[in-house]
Amino acid sequence: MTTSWADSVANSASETVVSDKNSLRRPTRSTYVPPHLRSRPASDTPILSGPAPERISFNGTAGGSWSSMGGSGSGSGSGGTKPELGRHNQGYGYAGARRGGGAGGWNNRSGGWNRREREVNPFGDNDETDVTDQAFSEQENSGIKFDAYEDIPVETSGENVPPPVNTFAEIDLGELLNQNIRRCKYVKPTPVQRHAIPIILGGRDLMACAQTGSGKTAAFCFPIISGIMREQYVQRPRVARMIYPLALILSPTRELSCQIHEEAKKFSYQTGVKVVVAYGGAPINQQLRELERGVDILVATPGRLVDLLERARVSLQMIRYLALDEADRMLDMGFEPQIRKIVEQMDMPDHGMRQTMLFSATFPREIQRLASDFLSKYIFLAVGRVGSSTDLIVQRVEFVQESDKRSHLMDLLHAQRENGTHGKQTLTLVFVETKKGADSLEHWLCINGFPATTIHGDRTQQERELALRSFKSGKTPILVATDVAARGLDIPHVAHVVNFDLPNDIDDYVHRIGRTGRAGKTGLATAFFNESNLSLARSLAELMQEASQEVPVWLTRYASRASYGGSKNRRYGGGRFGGRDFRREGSLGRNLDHYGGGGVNSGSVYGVPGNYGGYAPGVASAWD
DNA sequence: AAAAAAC
Repeated sequence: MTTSWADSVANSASETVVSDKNSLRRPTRSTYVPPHLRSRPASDTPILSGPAPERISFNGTAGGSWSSMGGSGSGSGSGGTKPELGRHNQGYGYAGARRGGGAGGWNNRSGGWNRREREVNPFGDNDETDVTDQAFSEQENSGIKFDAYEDIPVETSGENVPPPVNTFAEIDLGELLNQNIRRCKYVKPTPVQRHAIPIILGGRDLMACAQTGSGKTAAFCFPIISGIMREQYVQRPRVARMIYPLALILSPTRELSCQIHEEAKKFSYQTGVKVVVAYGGAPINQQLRELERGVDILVATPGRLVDLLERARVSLQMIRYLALDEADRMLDMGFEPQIRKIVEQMDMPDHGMRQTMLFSATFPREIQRLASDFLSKYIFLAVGRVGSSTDLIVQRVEFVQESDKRSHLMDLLHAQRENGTHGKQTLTLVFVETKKGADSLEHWLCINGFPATTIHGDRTQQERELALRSFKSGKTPILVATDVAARGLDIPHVAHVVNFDLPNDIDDYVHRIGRTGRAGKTGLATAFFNESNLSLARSLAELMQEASQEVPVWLTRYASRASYGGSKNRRYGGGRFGGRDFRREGSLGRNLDHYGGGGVNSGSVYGVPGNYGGYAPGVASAWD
């Protein structure tokens, strides 16, 4: 089947009806005009000020394809009738010109760019020929078979889940976005994209469990960008020096926010949708200037956003889309208050009136429960890994006493240096527990002839970014990191992840080793285990077993003995998925308020009864 | 106990 743009409009329209009831109850929010109200007289919607003929013109083409809209010109002549619109037409410059100036109504968002500003080409090419429609459809057609994806386990739950799509063409995100997808060399959607994009385009809230590197960022960016392009005549309030983004993407680290921003800029290139990033450790005035030039999608870390909100420079009143990346981290004890403040205590529209999307590779049940506060009739989606990235990562655990760790690491690095024949640097990412430990290990490596750098929260932002660049470039092929680098960061060519100090939480381990084995490449993950990691023994052994890794006998023994953290950390008892919907565990009717229930995935297979006390019998017996 | 996130 195909999902046309018209279909998705129909879908989202039926959703909007619901949220619109709310908006009528809340006149303060009338500044946003839902699509089906846009042709009504301006008196109903005082702040709406777009010229009516253009709205009619848009409605007239609503059933058509994006490309026909862009190409037809349709004589809507959006310039001129209103000074505001004229200014923006000018502001969009090249983008507007490329659309033949005919895309009436595409370019009148008040978040437009300043005059004369030219969008930097994030692809670093000016060659338009390699993104022809023909090349795209050839790729699409030749890629119809997705056998490689057939085996990937997918679980969805919730009401009326929109069916997945197989191609980007089917999704029909719009020609401008399609061009960028081609420029990114994406041939076909990844599994999380196949499922998540129709769900988000259908206007639904989403909790998605998918490995980083599986295309999560695009999965939420595409529909957000597409949705904003589709939102005609969103007239934002005019309050002096107040900034009104339409979408908010939050992430737990500055570097991750930067990375999302970079990606989102590619996806939105020449669409007229403006993406801006705001994070701490960098001059706020510069970020404010950038914001003042107009923003549709704001990517931010929580602290800096709270700052901007408290200064009353940013308002969340117009937020239509809220995405939390690494959502389980965003809702853990350290972040939850800030997130609640942003989402519940400022001026953001309630859930149900905005669309909320939560993404993470891991989703502990207790976090799912917290997260459900932010969601409305959401769909839960769990997607296995692309090419099962655990297959691409060889995991090793070695028993290393604290005092031997350095020399053991040295041995590994020496061996690696000798084996690493290719001119290409093999990058090694070493995780430690503390910032102090990171500094001291880096220093020790350097004086022992291994060029290393470090990234952690005690370093200045400048130092952090320099360290990351230096590592990526191979100048310092060893990066010693705290958990700041554990999540989301896409660093190509990391061949080896060393857990010099193991984390206490198995989820953190999963995120850390996920820094290697990316983009179809193989990777190695080595962990140094000793008596201080006993609480991780069971979950680690299970995870490795699950990933068909060789589990050392001594670890198996520790695992079977360990009563430590036997429930909290135990969630990989044979589950094929990255997670499962906690709502479906309600029938177990027990322990919902405690860790004692066995963790998110301990149920592993639907319908397995007797999942209590953290010991899924079928699996635990293997260790007993 | 540590890490991250604002000035």
